[in-house]
Amino acid sequence: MKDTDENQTFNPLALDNQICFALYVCSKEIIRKYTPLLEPLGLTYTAYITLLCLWEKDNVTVKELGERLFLDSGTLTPLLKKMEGQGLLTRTRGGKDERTVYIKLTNQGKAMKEKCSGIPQQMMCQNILDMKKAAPLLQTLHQIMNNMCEKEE
Amino acid sequence: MKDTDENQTFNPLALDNQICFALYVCSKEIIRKYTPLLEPLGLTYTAYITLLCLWEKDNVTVKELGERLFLDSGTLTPLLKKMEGQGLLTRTRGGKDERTVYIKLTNQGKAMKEKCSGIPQQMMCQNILDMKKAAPLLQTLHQIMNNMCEKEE
DNA sequence: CACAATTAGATTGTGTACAATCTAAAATCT
DNA sequence: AGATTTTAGATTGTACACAATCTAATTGTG
Repeated sequence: MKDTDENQTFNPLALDNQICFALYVCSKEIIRKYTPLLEPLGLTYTAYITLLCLWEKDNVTVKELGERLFLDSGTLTPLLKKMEGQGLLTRTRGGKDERTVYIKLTNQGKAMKEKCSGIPQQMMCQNILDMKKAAPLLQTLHQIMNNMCEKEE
Repeated sequence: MKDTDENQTFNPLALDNQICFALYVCSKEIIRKYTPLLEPLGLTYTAYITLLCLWEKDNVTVKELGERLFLDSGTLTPLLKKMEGQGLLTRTRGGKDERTVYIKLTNQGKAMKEKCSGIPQQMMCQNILDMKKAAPLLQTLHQIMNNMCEKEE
């Protein structure tokens, strides 16, 4: 008997077997679905997750924000400057340590929370994923995030 | 009895509950892990997935490539031009239809497959995800990709 | 056949991302 | 205290992504 069937096991270079590519596509495409919901509010996706972060904990340093959002100063600095210009937050050099910059939501930035409150619901309606799979997916992704941080340095 | 516990069910605006954010972070961070493996070969991650795609099916149009990679001409045109400059592929205007451009691997582009053959293995070694979860994750992500295409237009 | 609509790819403009580098301000060392 | 190292953000340069627009070719329609 030939082992043709057994040879056809798993091709590690097949596009359909690439977890990273699948993550990359899903991420991009879901962000694209957010865009029309965020645009009327003058927000980009990056600005949106920054606000999510600040609504949970305000008055944080750029460093803290970067750790939580997995973004570095090269991305955050221009973003935060733009959001400051939009009146969503303030950037102030810290008291004790003159190097740190504290990010604080303005009233307008806080008020944006109500304007965004419908967005998760609107995204759910798009039936991107059946609900049963959401929790295990989230759990697996958080596990990946944790595994990756540990070996960061 | 107060219902404080029950109120604390699910906050849809919590960063840790955002599937999209988790996908976005995992995607970015895993791509970052690919970078040091690809850089010695002169490849970026986008070039790498383009090659994965072409190794499976060569001599395709930019449109076909874009559909499979979920990328549009605005991203592909400069990428393919650069890869052409590297001698990995050729871009030729099609015979019947003068609008289409066919992408064909050069021998060097084909030979790159061997040089990349160790990459999946090297990525696995980083213990980004325990093996048991890989298959269900991939399956869920492909389901998301399918759900998204259906409603594309 | 002429004209409108569609299509493939290229171009332009905006917005990320991140590595690498820079600057100034701590923190650490001797 | 003075020198070295580290750290927080900012800056620079490169590489995506994608919406919107453009051009040229093809298709569809009357």
